Amino acid sequence: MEIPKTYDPKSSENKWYAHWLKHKFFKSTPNEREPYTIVIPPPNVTGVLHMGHMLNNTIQDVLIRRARMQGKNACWVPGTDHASIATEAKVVALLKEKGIKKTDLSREDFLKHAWEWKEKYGGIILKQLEKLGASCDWDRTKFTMQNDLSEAVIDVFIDLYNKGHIYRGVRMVNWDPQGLTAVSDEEVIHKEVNSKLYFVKYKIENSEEFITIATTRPETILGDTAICVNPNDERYKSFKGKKAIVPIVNRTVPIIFDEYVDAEFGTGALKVTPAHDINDYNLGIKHKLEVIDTIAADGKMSAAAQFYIGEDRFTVRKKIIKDIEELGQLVKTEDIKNKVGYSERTDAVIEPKLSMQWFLKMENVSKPALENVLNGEIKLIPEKFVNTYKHWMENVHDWCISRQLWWGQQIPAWYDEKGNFVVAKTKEEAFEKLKIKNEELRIEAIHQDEDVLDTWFSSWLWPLTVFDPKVIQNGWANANNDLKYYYPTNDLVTAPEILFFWVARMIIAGYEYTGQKPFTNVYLTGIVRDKLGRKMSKSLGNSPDPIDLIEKYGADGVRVGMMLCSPAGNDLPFDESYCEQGRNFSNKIWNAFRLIHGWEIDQTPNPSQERNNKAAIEWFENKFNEQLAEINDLYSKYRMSEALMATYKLVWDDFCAWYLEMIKPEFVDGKAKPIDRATYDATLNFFENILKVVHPWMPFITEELWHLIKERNEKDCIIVSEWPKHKETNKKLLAEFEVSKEIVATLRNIRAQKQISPKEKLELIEKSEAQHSFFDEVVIKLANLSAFKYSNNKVDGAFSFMVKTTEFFVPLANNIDAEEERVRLTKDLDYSKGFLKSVQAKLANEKFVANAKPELIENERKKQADAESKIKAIEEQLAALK
RNA sequence: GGGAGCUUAGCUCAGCUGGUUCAGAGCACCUGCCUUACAAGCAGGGGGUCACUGGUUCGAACCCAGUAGUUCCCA
Repeated sequence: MEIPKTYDPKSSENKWYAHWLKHKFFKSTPNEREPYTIVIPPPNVTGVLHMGHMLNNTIQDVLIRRARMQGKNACWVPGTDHASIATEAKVVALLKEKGIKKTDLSREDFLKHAWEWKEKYGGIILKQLEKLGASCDWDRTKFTMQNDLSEAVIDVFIDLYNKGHIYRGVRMVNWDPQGLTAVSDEEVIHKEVNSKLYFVKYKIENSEEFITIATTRPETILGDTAICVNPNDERYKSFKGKKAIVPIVNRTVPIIFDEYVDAEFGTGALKVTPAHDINDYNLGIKHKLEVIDTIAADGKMSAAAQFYIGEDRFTVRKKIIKDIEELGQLVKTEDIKNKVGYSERTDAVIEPKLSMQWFLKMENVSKPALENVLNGEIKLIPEKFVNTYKHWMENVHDWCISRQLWWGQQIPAWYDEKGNFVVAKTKEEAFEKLKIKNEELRIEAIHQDEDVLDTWFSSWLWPLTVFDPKVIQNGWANANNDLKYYYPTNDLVTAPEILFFWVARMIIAGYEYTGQKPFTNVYLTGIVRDKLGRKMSKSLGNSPDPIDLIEKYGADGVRVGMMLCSPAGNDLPFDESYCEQGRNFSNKIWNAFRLIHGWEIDQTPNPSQERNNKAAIEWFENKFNEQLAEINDLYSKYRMSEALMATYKLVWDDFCAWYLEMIKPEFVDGKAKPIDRATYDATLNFFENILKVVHPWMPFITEELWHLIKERNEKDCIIVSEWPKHKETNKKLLAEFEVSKEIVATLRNIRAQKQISPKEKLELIEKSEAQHSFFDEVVIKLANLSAFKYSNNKVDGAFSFMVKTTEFFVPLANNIDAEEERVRLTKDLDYSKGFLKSVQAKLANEKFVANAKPELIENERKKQADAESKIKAIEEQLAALK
């Protein structure tokens, strides 16, 4: 069979993915084996695959594939997230294109459109993940808003309400005037912007005096209900008990004193607008100020403002300043940089707004979530995130869980016409409960809360409800088999950006509803950035399309490329050249196979195995096991890119560059000699093990080669093969070969420097009592020697070099350049002398000898002896040159 | 403004409990090779004041303090 010179990913990828699906290798059902579980961070239904997903899901797939090979019952649960605000915005925009206004639709009709949209676009990312090779158990695919999962969300709301953790209250919230909803603190992005600071003077009542305030938001003047100054501020002591008159509206407001005010900022006098600033709001509560809400939900002035009614807040900002200036009350304007909050979803400027919302009290429920991360029950990788986590959890605010949207789980709260409300699962149940408060109530008169729950209030149940949506109803004690078997899950792979949004809240929900953690390890990936350090995003247009990359480099190449540059928790400045390296690696493996595959096997009865082959096999057997131990260890520490690099070097350097070169049959008369059966079999066996270790990173090429090695049963696939078992290694043997390697490298170097063709055979003499050592034949082959001899004496007129403390000689046909040798040897001698000096200084130091560990001192003594003998040898060589 | 982290080769990163003259890997770079697996390759090579300053120590990339730059989180 003719095998092409380069690996073609396209033909393998679809074929093997379909094959894996057909044989249900991704499928998991509970059994007696140890489970290994990952739940996917459900991508938004609005999204398309981006580099962040690629990274994140490659890591998960590597972990799950390795666990599967280790014989665990590996289960990777996929799914998508309904993403309330983002999806609703998309649907509203789409309707607008069709000329339909959301406000013209009933809730039911709107949701119909939204579901249609979800069916059409919601599965894109999951489809794209297949291209990457993701081995998810697709039969388990879940959606956060499917009926049973939604029911669990409602049950949790009711349960937490009944436990007293959820309350309803008027609070200052982050209002998104474009999305027309409240958003949580975490969804507000603070940006530094250039603003103006306006200095406006307010007249003091019954006086000719003025007090000057500074503000960046003059449009809120209409809602001012006090002026506040610091009680220690000498400038304003005389204003005690006086009142000021708010310009334009001519409202008389008190001048209050509070240490909250920073006397250094602006004029030291602060206008207080309790309805439109969180700090002012708190001041208002403390000083019992009137609250006048002058800005409506859509960001326009409300009737309460009295002026500029119906005009946008930013238009009014300009107008009011002009009007104040005309009144002669604008003192001056300064340029200033300040931070302004923007909605993460709509990019509208957030308006602090008072409104009635639902909140979850975090204080009690969050306690186990903090404790179990601090005590290591749940591990954050890398560990540095524990600090961030702790800081957040210790200063956690109550969570505003209501959103003024339709797409999401509608809050199960019910109201009667008198303003009474109850929390209940159904209207009927609510009716029964409300009747107690309101005897004449008719069921038609009650209505459900219009708002839906924050998306994170559903996804925080993800690790529970993907397995058992009824667990909230039935309780942990009555959980189904799936949940009991798979929960707690093992690893969660996600971005640090959602450590609080999602990870912390899942931990909270986990402890609340099962008394257990939802996962053991949280692997936090970095952010994929471009060369300029900017986050890759669609809006910037600086992100390559992952699917294009797969087309170009193959899925395996891209997977390797991503993982090469992604240490845990560090950002990865992505560059396509990493994928190129991944593709080259595929090709290397491919060609290693082509080499082996091309060998002819010696059919003569009982062919003898050459000594170099025997030594090679023994060496690689040990090398493989040594590296396997290393790789296993790196996995256990979640050092993914290092595990990959160790695998890469095992394949490229140890297997291809050394082992294959050792056993590669010679060419005689333009034809490769046949290879003995024992070596061939050993090599194929090694190659299979190599493929297994590579498989989690490069699933497609390894499966392809697995089947090219030999005809196999349909179900005999590498994806379900057994991860190699680690065996003890002979360290002495490995160390011995390191010396041989150095001999070979030195000889190659000599050839390069003296321009001796690799084809010309050289002779090597080792000055030693020994007669032969295990790897001599290997060295003969790799260095192309005519002979490897031993002698007790030096060889005159030969090139000489040392490995450790042993001297070697290479007789060269052309007389060696004595001057050149002298320079080289002198350099070597100087180095060795310096080295000896430093060792001697150490040993002469009484404090060192007194304090250092005995084995360390022993080692220093050995270094001293070695250096001394080396110096002696070099000096002799120098003498011989004369 | 408060807190956390980071700074090692051109780039991305290792460097464990301080202990070889300790500074390492991959990529990139330079030189020579179309050597019958692979030029997406082979062989060889160069490259770093471990951010800076001081301290602790027999000994510091590693521990401590300060400075600078940088990233993130919170307000």
